[in-house]
Amino acid sequence: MAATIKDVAKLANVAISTASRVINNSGYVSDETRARVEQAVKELDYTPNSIARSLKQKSTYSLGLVVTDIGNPFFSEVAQAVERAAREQGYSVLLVNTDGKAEQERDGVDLLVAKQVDGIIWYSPINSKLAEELSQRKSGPVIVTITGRREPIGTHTIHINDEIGAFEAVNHLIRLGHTRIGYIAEPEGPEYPQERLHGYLRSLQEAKLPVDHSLIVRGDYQQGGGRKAIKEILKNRPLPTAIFAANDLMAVEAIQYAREIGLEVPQDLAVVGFDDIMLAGLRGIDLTTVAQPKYEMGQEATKLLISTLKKEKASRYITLLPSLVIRRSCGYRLKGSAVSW
Amino acid sequence: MAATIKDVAKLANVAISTASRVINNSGYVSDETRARVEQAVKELDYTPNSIARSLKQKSTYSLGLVVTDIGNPFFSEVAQAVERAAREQGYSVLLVNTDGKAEQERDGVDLLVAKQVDGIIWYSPINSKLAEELSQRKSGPVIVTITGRREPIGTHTIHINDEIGAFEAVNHLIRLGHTRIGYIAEPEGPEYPQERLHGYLRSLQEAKLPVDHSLIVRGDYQQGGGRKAIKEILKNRPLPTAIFAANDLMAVEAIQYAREIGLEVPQDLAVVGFDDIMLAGLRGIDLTTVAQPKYEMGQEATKLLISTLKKEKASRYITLLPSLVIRRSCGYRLKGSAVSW
DNA sequence: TTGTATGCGTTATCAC
DNA sequence: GTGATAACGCATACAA
Repeated sequence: MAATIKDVAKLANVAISTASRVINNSGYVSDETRARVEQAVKELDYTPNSIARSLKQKSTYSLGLVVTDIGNPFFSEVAQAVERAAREQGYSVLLVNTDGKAEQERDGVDLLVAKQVDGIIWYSPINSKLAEELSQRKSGPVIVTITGRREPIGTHTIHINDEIGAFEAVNHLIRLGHTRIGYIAEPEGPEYPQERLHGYLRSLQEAKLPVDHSLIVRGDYQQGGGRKAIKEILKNRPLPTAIFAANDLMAVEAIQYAREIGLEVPQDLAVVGFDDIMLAGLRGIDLTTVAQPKYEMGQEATKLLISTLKKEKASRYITLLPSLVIRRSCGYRLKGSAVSW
Repeated sequence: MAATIKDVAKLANVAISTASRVINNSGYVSDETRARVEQAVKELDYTPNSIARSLKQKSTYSLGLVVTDIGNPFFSEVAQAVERAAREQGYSVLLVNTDGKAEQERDGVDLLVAKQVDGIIWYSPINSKLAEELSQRKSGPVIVTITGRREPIGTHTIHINDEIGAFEAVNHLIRLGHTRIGYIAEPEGPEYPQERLHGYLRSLQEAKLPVDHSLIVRGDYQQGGGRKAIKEILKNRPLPTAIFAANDLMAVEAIQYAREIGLEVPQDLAVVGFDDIMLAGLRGIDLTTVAQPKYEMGQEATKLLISTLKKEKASRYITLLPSLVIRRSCGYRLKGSAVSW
């Protein structure tokens, strides 16, 4: 059996409370007994049982991270930031993967609640009523949601302004002279924010360009989905000269497919994605894209969560802006000449 | 405050122990009182406090996952498999990122021990003495290491036979007719397994090819490192006609650099990587590589860990074989003609 | 400065 | 069938 504080106390010939004091650096303790206790700790290789400590103090110093798909490089970069920020503050993180399924989400969150996490960073609020309700509770974990929706989910949310991101992306294409711009869209349904679609539409509207609904095809955010969608879009005549995709994974597939059928990117087809995953920056891909501040998102969410736990004042609603990263997949218009790069 | 079993018992007018019985389905309980208790549970929205349960039962049903870099797609795919396998068995997973630093590793593992995880999946045994020692302990978490080293680390290990993987990769290049094959190697130092280097050397030996040490340059497994290494290697004359890299990230950079300076891949320079991260399979990259069975690795490690916890008999040393995935970055030799693809 | 005693929410071992 | 009660390992209010 692992040593307990009792063993330490016995070996050092002091009461448990005294041992506890030196271990936690709390209250008065003479140098002499402190030394004895420290010696005993060393000898027994004692590590405090934080389960017992948690039970007593009603704080586990751990937080849950709920994501759609940790295997996806986008989420894993956010997770990295969360883990780091948490560790720096002495918290550990329990990982829950939802695979985008409401049932797994519910079970996962239940588990986190049972495990008494102090807080949850929720980047997959599929069932937003659940999140809403949980964060309303007076007891239980503090909930911080990360979302592209404009309306906050729960009481503490990190909002990424997807609408503006999409708007800027499409504006960029319009400034380059494109007028027929296809959109590989986010999936339909209440569990998916539709802000990127809104941004796309607003951009066309403000430029007084017509909206051709057959140029908008729903994707699934997954590998394989971009390919299906672009095929559908390219059935239209005249062909669109540009494509905006709701995420990079689908955008990259669109580029690949276009090249397979003999279209040059960006000369024949300009492509802009969303997310800025590592892949987007590689030579040979060079995808222009709306960069989400992944590291910041994870970091800000964690900071907000922990400062709330510590009851420091902290903003409850933080908006982060994505930014357009221009690479070679959309070319640029030289004055008086054709689109090139 | 959240409801406790005490509240449930009170509301249902039974003793705590009775409430506990129905909640855990243990021991005899009349249908009538069972119903009353269940009603109370529902009414109070009671969730058992698993911290208290853990303290009593000395089992937390959670396990630690220690990785070098969760932001790296390679590790995140392994993590995904671990999370899934764990959840399916009722375990949750605590994530620890080491950033490849021995100190963070030690702190992280200490934390996991303090949090009383039942087991640790350790895919970053930088300090293998630490792992060795921890897994020797009679008490404390069960340790399962994942490693490319031939010698087991600790008592339970998932071994990926990197040596054979590298051997096969280089053999493939040799069969294609290459005789000057550069190697962007794993970093030096005791914390890095050198099995890939061994495989590379053995392959040359068995083919009776000379080993030119100026064609072997250490990389760092990171972004940026592949570029530096390939530059170094390409200073040699005559130029090598093929490059093997210890991971895909570096291999991809090698391809990029080669193209920048006007070398065609694979015609002028064949390239083979190691890992098979998602990126490798993309059109435009098409990297031939040694595929690590990422999903299997995570799954097998988790299974081994949990079955050990349940004291079922289970193999303590599992070897997994990587497999060569042939894509376009190394070309192929047509009989009687030049290397092409 | 140190020790005693209580309780955190459970489970499990007893009696009844 | 059911109900007291001890214990898990620790922190802490209070006494000494």
